[in-house]
Amino acid sequence: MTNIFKDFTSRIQSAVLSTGLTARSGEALDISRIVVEPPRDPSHGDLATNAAMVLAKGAGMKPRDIAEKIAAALEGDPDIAAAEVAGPGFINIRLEPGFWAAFLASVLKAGEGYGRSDLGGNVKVNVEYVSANPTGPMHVGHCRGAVVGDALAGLLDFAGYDVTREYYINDAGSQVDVLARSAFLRYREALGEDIGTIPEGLYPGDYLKPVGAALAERYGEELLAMDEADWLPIVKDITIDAMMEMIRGDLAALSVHHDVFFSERSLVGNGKNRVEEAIRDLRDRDLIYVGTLPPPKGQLPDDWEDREQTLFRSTDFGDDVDRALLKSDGSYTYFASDIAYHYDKYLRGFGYQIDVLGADHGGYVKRMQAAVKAITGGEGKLEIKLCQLVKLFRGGEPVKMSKRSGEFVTLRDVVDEVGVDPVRFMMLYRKNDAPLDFDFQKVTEQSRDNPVFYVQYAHARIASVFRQADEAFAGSDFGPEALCAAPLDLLTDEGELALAAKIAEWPRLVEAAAEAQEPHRIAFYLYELASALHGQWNRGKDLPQLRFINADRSDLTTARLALVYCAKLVIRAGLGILGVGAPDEMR
RNA sequence: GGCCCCGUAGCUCAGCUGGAUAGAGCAACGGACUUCUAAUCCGUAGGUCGCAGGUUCAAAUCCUGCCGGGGUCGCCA
Repeated sequence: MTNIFKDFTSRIQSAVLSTGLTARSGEALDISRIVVEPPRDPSHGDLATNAAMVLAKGAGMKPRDIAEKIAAALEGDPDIAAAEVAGPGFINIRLEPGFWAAFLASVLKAGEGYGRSDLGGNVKVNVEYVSANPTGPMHVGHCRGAVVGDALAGLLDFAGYDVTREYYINDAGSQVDVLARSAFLRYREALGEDIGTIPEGLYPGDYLKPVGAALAERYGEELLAMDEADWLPIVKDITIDAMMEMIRGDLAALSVHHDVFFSERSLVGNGKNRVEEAIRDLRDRDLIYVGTLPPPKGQLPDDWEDREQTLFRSTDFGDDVDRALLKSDGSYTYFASDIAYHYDKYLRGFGYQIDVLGADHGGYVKRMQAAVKAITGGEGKLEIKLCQLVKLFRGGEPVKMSKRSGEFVTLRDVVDEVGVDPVRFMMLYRKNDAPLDFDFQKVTEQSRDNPVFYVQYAHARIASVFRQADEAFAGSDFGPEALCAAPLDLLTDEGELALAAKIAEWPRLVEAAAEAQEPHRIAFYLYELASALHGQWNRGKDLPQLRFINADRSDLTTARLALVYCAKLVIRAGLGILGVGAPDEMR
């Protein structure tokens, strides 16, 4: 058991049962609310539990009285040096020094797998993120969702879920027609025509020039002779492919990876029509009707008029109003095809789905969750993580962006200027529902103070210690296998034990972060762990006997190398979840 | 106006799903480099957790109402 908090929770539950305490009703006590956590103040010991306080009411006793009984029962545990009652009824537990040696040995044995959890029970989960429209290169706005989604997927994978990372390509709406027309203009330009300024409503960006050139190369003047109805599908296909090619390149630059790129157009075709299926299904459940919606409260839109619409009863599932499925021209709304898409995911075996979206989609959460609940008969679960906007600054000044003029900061610009690791870590060093100010100047200029380097430096520093150890003890073996045999009971310094305790929090943190779906917790934890490592390192300056390497003590050195090796395992695993590199040396 | 998110140290933010005396970083001040890389560390100072009620052994955390900031609001994608 490498998760000491789970381990001791069950030990304490056993201890409670052994006291023979019962509820006032005579029934057994509810021990499920008992938690074991690291105490906020290290002087309180290694572990703390609220057991007595959560049991007090049911047992009809004072918390401190119960605590005394439980503490007494715990004294029998050979790993517990002391169990003291404190404050309103906490039980503070101090562990035997030998416990940490055994714990570290189990970490070494677990190796790379330390911290992995079976929390997810191998349940299939589909994480959809990025899903930028295929109408141009990715811009910074996509950056945060991409990184958060990628890290969340990594986290859930580490916590034992069967994760599929998915990208939804919106290649069916009218926007891709606009895209095709924009590309067609560039095609004419490539054939030598003077196209003047790009008309309002079309995509003006230069990135379509190569597409136009490619079209000219391939078709010559052939397309010019066609009606739009004939050239549009051809140009559309080619342009979307080109855009996706570009986007995949952008994602690769940010080291973001997807398992599935799902095309909206593929919902219909090859003898199937998911949209119709979904609508039919909802109709069968009597969840569709034709009616009018009440106007929004407060200020009425200028052009408001009552209109009959085909509506989905999303209010039956917690939404604020019912939502339209058909446009007035009879075609499906975006919402309708999105229902079909989530339905398709469900049919592919994903009862558990997560969408990572920008905060501007906030109004979309309830209706989509309602739809998933409805169409899966309550069996499917959709969670939506909203990422707040990223505001760009340069030296304190806001960076202006205009999508219409085609002048926006691309994701590629950011990565090129700042680097992948700092970008990713910065995006993850914040809760996803808090806004984020991203200042190029700060991130680059103050890169030495950037938390990502602090964490990476800890990893590199440990690697350096091993290089030094190999020199100091030429011919010795400090490989993982050898470290398993290290005399870990020589680790008695408080800083060393504090580092071990920090390492011990890892499995607990992984599970908490996965349950909350909050990858940022990993980033903050890594910072704390790095801090514990740097702190212990520096204590060696005043007290040379505390240095990791003691040239005349190979046994002690081996034990300490084993300790920092455990820290290195965790940092590597954590940075791996975040998709950030773990270098062996800083440059 | 409805819905969603945010409000914690001068600044940027954590706060482990209700626990003990609310924590980091930056900025300020004072220290530590003949060192296993000082890209580091140690110390000092800094708070009415937006405001007011409520829930209970216990609230920054949960509930209600305000105040302030952002997002969004019938067929767009």
